[in-house]
Amino acid sequence: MLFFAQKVKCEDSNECKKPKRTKGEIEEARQLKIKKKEEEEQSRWRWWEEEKYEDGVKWRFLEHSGPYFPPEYQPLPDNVHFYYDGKKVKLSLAAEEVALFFAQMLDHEYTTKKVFRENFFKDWRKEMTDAERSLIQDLGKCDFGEIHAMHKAKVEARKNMTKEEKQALKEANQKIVDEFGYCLLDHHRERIGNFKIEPPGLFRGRGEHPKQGMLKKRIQPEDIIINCSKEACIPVPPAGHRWKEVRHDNTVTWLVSWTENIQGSIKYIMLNANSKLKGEKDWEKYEVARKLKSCVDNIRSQYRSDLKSRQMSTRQRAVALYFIDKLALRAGNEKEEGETADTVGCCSLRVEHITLHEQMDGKEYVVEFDFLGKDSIRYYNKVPVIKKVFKNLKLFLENKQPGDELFDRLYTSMLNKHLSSLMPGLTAKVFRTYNASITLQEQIKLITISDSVAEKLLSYNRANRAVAILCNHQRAPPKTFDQSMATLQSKIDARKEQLALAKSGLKQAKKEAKAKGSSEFKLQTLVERKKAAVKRCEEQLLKMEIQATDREENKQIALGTSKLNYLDPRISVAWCKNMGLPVDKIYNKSQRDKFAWAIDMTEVDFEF
DNA sequence: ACCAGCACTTAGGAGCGTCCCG
DNA sequence: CGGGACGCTCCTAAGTGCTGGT
Repeated sequence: MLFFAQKVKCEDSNECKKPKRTKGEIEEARQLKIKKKEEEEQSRWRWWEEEKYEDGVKWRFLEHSGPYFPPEYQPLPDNVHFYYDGKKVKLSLAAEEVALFFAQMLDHEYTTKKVFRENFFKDWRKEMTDAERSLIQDLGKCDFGEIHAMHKAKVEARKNMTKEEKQALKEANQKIVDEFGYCLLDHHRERIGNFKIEPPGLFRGRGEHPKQGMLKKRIQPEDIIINCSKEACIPVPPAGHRWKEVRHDNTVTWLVSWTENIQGSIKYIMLNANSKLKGEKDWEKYEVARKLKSCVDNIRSQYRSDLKSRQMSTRQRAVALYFIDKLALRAGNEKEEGETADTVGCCSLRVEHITLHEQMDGKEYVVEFDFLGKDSIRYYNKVPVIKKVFKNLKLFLENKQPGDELFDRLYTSMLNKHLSSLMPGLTAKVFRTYNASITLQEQIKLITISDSVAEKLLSYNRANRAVAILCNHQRAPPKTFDQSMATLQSKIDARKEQLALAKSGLKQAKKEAKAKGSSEFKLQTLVERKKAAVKRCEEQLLKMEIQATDREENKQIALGTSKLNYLDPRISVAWCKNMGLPVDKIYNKSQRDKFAWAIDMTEVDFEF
């Protein structure tokens, strides 16, 4: 417990820096924060110490305030106009609202794309009156300039709000969170993840999405299904409205749902990641992955021998499993053509996505992958594979066109059915979790306890990064990346100069001390001071150099996704305990909340 | 036995608040 | 104390995988 008390102090550092406070006030504030922390700790639901519910039951009591709706559309002021073909046109309310959606996005690349413009224009015309529709026939003749300018001015004004205005806004938002942001679940107050209904707007798909630009309609209370206990107070719909349905289904975790008009899929309001419902599921996920650890050797030898099967579908399954295991590819469910961007996973790979090289870069049997995966993120990799896999791939490619399926006799459902027969609960995605977590554990085992804190954290981040690379978690390089790297480098250079200066100063002082005899007290302390200065300088330089390395290596890699979804938090918590580091060196507040179960239960000797 | 529908996890980017430096 | 960099939260799209109805 002492271990965590330390951490409380660290978080208060900003309180301590405020200079004008008296010592007493600082102490008071500190105590208050510690007290708040303790209270939070006290009120935290330690669900992981409780017995689990019977299968399928997610809760026994559920009460909430329903969803929070976005504000109604505010018509344009009279001095802001829309022009068609150079002439002022006063639009109907519905058409005007949709025009504003487009005008707001004019600075975005989306609005230059053909598909986006066409989809938008088609849906916009549906919102127009007959008269508007017969007039407005060409998007190119539409002038949204004034509306766009108005929007930009609004954004600017929001930025320039006074402190008081910002404070008032913050308080108003807090009030909304207080009212709608929490629910009561089995006697415990739990935070809701997304309690706000998604506002209307233009659909922004990722990649080359065929539906980009379509109108995402405003959700009405009449579209909403409420889920809560029979005994609970049913949330009140906005005045003059009613819910589509109120149901009492305790086999699901959602509080509110509605059907979205772009894909026709269902959207949900669910609990926050720090809730029991989410936490328990997360814990379970890692337990399944740990179970895989104990039988992965058998499974591997099985799929290796399946590579020789007489059955084509078995051989395809074996190769797919080899990829999923070795490369942490996603399963790759079939997708409806024309409904989404053209992306693939393992089972849906096409001939055009791989190239075989008998020899490449001095290696034998290399498979070159190049395809768009989830979120249209490119997966590019050149991987040496075992001969049997290579020969099989060659066979699968025979007599096929680029657009044909590589694994034409394989579906994720078959694959998962097979996997679950090998181990209960085993599916394709478990391999990602397993390989991610085991990689982290192996890598951070190599970190030496005698390293400095900064070095330990760099090594930890590197291990995290290895996982992110495995899972292909990318990000767009920050817009200011090159510039901020240059700034950091010049700081490093400046520090180097300073260090050289400090060193020569120390030398000088030593010389003088020697000349005048070591008995001279003043000179001795001067030497000591200079020594300390050199040391401090060296430490700061090292820290900056580590930071530079870390940042450079992280340019296009996103660490958050693997940290949040793939790495068993108990591995990291145990490592922190071993290294004598507080967990908040690696987890921020919301991550600590999400992983509270792991932080609480993990012992030093935890093994994934 | 199949598959559409449903429930839930995983994902990157936008935007906002905070911190740090000059 | 103003401005830029950065980290965090919010947002919602895009996956996975199960199931229940036919």
